[in-house]
Amino acid sequence: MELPSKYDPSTVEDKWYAYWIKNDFFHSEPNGKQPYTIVIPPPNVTGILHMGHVLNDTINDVLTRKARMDGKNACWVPGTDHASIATESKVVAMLKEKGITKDDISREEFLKYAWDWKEEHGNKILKQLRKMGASCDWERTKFTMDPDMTEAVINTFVYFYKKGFIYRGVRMVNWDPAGLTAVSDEEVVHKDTKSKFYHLRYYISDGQGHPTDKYIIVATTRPETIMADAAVSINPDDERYHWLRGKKVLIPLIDKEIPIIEDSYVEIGFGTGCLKVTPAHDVNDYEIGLRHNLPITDIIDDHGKLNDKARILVGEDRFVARKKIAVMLEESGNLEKVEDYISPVGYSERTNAVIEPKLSTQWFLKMEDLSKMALESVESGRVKFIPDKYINTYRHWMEDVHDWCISRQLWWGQRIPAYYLPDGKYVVEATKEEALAAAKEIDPSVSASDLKQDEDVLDTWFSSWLWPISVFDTNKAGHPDAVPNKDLSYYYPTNDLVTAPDILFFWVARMIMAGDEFMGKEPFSNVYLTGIVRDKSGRKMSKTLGNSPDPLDLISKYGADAVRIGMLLCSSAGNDIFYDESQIEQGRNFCNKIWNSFRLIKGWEIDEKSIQPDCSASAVKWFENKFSQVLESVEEDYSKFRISDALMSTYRLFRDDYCSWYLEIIKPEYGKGIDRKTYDSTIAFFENLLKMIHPVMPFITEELWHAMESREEGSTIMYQPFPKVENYDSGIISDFAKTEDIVNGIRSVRQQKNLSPKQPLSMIVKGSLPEGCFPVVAKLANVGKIEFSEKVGNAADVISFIAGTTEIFIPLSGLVDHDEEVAKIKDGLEYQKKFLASVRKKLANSSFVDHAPEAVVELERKKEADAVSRIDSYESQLKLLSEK
RNA sequence: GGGAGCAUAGCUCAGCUGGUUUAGAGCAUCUGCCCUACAAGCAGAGGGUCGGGGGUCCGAAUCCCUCUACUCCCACCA
Repeated sequence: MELPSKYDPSTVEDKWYAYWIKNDFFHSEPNGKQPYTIVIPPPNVTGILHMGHVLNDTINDVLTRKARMDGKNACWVPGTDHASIATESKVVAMLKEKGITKDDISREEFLKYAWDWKEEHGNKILKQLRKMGASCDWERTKFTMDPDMTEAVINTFVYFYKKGFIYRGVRMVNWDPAGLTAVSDEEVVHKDTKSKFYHLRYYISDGQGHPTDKYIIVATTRPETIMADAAVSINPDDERYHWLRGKKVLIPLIDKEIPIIEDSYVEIGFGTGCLKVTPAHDVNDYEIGLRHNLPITDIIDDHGKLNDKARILVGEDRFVARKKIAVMLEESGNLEKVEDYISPVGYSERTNAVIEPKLSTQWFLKMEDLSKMALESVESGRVKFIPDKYINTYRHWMEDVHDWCISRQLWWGQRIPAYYLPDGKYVVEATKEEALAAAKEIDPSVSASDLKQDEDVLDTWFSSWLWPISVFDTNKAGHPDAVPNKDLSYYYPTNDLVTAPDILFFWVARMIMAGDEFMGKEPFSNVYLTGIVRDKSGRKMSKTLGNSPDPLDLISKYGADAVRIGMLLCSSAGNDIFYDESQIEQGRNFCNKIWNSFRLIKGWEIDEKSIQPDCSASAVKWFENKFSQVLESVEEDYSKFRISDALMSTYRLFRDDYCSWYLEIIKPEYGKGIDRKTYDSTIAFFENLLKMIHPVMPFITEELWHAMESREEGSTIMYQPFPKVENYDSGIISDFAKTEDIVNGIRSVRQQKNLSPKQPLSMIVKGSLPEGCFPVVAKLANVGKIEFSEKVGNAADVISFIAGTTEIFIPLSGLVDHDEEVAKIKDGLEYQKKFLASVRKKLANSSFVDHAPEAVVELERKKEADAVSRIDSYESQLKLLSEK
């Protein structure tokens, strides 16, 4: 069978993925082996695969496949998140196209649409993950809104409520006027935004509600809220304004009388020193309002439009109103001036709408105790962050955490299990039946139809924080005393979590809290934080910028293995990834290299009569040792999550050591067969290399592993043991490095002198060669004749170089440029002299000799001796040349 | 405003406990090669005052201080 000269992933990948699925290779059940567990960061059910997922899930898959080959019972649990705001807004948009709004339909109808939509569009991302080769245990696929998962969430709510951790209260919350819901502090992104600073005249009232001719200037970025002002505040220490004490001012345009108050919150040096206090529309003003007992006038509705209480501009959107009121204020003479201004403005992470601080009744979870536990989990080292710099960020947050606003004014999600009695009292129970029983204790006359369930649903993260528990056992969350089921006892705690740092608080911290609370154990030991994938010029990849390639296109163009490698090559933990398609090309090229090396080996005929040549014997011996040496460092890299390093070492081992050196040495002459001994070693090496590469490149390695020989039905490389580090002799490795130096030196001479590789050379050696060196040099550098000599005859006709301390001379009669040689040798001499001087300076320093460890001093002495020897060589060569 | 991180070749990064490092890799660049595995390749070469300054030490890319640049996180300056 003739293999094509280029590897074609498209014919290979689907075949093997189907094979893996057919044989149930990804599925795990508890058994006597050591478990290795990863839960996927559940992507949004409506999401599609982007480069961030590719990075994240490739790492997840590499870790899973490596653990599997290490003999562990590996289980990677996949699933999706219902993502309440994101999904609901997609459904709302879909309905809008049909001319339907949420107001037109009931909650039940809406949810029906939502579920239909989820069935049709959801889980697409999970199918895409298969294209990447993800070895998820698909039988365990979970969705955060599966009925049993929802049950766990509700139980958790009831548990924390009864524990006294969940309360309901009126608070200033972050209102998202586009999503029409409150969002948590963590879902608000502050961005510096260009705005205007309006300086407004507030006239002093004459006491009868009429303006006097005196006024003060108040600076604000939100003139549309002046109708909601409850006071103007000055700092009590601000002498400029003491004359205002006890006075009242009039709100421009509506002439409403409001008091001057004094509060030290106001900064004397900022703005004009006069602050309009608008308790309904600003968090700080709300606090001031509480201190001074100010009335609250809420003039903005849920959609961000001015309401009746505004008295003017009723029904206008807040930003339109801002522009219009500026004109009105100018016309009325209340506008002193307008300045350009940049201020931080909060945006909703999901909808990008400007957040409106708004008073409303919401449910909160107390964070104080939970965050203390979660901080201790990390500080004690029971949970490690990779890289560990994120501990600082984490600590900072955990020490300054606010109660978690867990209610959302949405329909898509877990509905809060609070049931209201007609009198407004409420009970919290997991089911309506239990709620009724509890309600009857308050008021025996209550019937089921009197109970009204809370309209709100829970924050999405209130379900995903249970993920590492609930994917295995949906009964345990909310029931810390329950006996965990078989799966949970076996798989929990999971081992590693791979995720992006931007959800460290949203998700990672809260999973730790839930784990501590319900399991008494952290949900994972290591958190590997990947960077953000950016484009070449450093911009975050985003849909709106259009700079994010579709991973599926890349897979069909280059193959999944190439995409995986391309992403990993440039990704050290915690650093952002600068994505460039050329990295994937490099991955594709590597696939091709592996493919072609196999074609070479496959093409060899074994000649049973042929005995192993010396050069092959040394190559085999060397590669055995080299392989173990590299494997050892690869294992260390994996253990420290240095995946790109592990990959790079593997890449170089295969490309440079195996292909460029090893195969070139043992390659039989054209038309001749290969000896059995060398062939067997070569095949064994190749198989070990495939195993080593498999976690990062699952498809091509499976393909070639099967192509090597016919395997038993149902066998797979993915369950082959990862190669084990054997004892190796670093002397053999360093000897070979010297051999490489000599080969490189001769090749360099050929290059300089423009000599064809086909033209055999001879060499004269002054000094010693490592064992087995010459046969290798002879083959790779095409050296036909070797001679050992302390004296080199005709100095003018040789080109020389030094490998280690051995001098190599290549006789090239008629081709040697005398002056060039002299110059080259003088350069080398110069360099060695400088080097020697620096080493001698060190050795002459008695402090160094006295203080430095013996080994270090010994090393310097060796450097000195080598330098002396090289200088000696150069000088004798110069002498020979000058004699000419 | 507070905190953290980072700064090493054109680019992306290693360099772990200070001493085989007058600093390494991959990519890119340049030169020469279609040699019967691979031009998606082979062989060779060039490229760095380790951000600036100061300090500790026998010895600093590595530890300390300081300045500068960038990045991220947190934060209510209207």
